[in-house]
Amino acid sequence: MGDSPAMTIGEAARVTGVGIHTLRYYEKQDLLRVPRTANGQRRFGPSELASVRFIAQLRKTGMPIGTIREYAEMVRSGTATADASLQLLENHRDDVLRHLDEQKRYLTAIRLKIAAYRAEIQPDEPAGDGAPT
Amino acid sequence: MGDSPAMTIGEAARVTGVGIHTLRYYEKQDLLRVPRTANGQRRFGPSELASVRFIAQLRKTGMPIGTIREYAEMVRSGTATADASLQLLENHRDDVLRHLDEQKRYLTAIRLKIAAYRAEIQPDEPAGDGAPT
DNA sequence: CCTTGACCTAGACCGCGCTCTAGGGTCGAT
DNA sequence: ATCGACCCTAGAGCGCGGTCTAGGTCAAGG
Repeated sequence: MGDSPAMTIGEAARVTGVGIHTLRYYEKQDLLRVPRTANGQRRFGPSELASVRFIAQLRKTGMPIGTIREYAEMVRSGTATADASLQLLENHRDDVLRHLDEQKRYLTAIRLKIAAYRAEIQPDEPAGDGAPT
Repeated sequence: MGDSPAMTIGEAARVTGVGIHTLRYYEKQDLLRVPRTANGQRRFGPSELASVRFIAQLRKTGMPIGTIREYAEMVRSGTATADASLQLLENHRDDVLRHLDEQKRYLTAIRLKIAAYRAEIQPDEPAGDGAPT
């Protein structure tokens, strides 16, 4: 049990946290290729699990399905397109970086709003709970 | 021209970057109340513009429409619910903070992947372009 | 007078990313 | 042999957040 080298889709869902339906969907979208047993059941080995986990990360950082598919295709075609896939990943890193900066800016704006708000509704300043401002 | 104290929806869209359809949609969703001229046209004054801009920030930091509506309602009901609206904003600040941390973690994972990839496809190390790794 | 352009409403439609259903197969234990 | 827990496919449905269309009003300029 655990990462033994060929899990069913249910086990893969449990260990990756991705959801059976979603795993099948990702395969149908060609983000992922999963080997089958003689009677057609999917078997997730370590490399498939690694793919799933990486795809999940790309998704959580906002990469659209279509772009992940492009990436997956390039990775599959091997060294011929290695530069391109690296490039894609670097672009995504930069996107994430920009997103982070943007979020930080919004965060300070929200904090200012909170501070203004607080000042407005209770001009005196009790101790507070130590939470970040 | 610019922020003169009552712009049409088109002008408001231009200066806030929000889009006419979206502005109307936000109003319909009750995130926003906009005064009208005698013949029914919306007029965005400075305070409406400020609302729009803040709503846009909340959206960009991932707050769902429904939550923004709650916030707007509390703000409208004035001091009676000031604590609650402040609370909501603070919760959101914490959500954004968590999101930021998460994204940072994913970012380092992506960077690792890039580094591994690079090592794999070109074991020698030319100068590079000075971009962040 | 009539065109042009910007505005109005109600409501249809869309893209994305899942998420679930229907209908069916397989396998191991009782 | 039949039950239960799993698996399969194809395709429908959903939640969200817009985005657009149709059909109409109004005001200014030529």
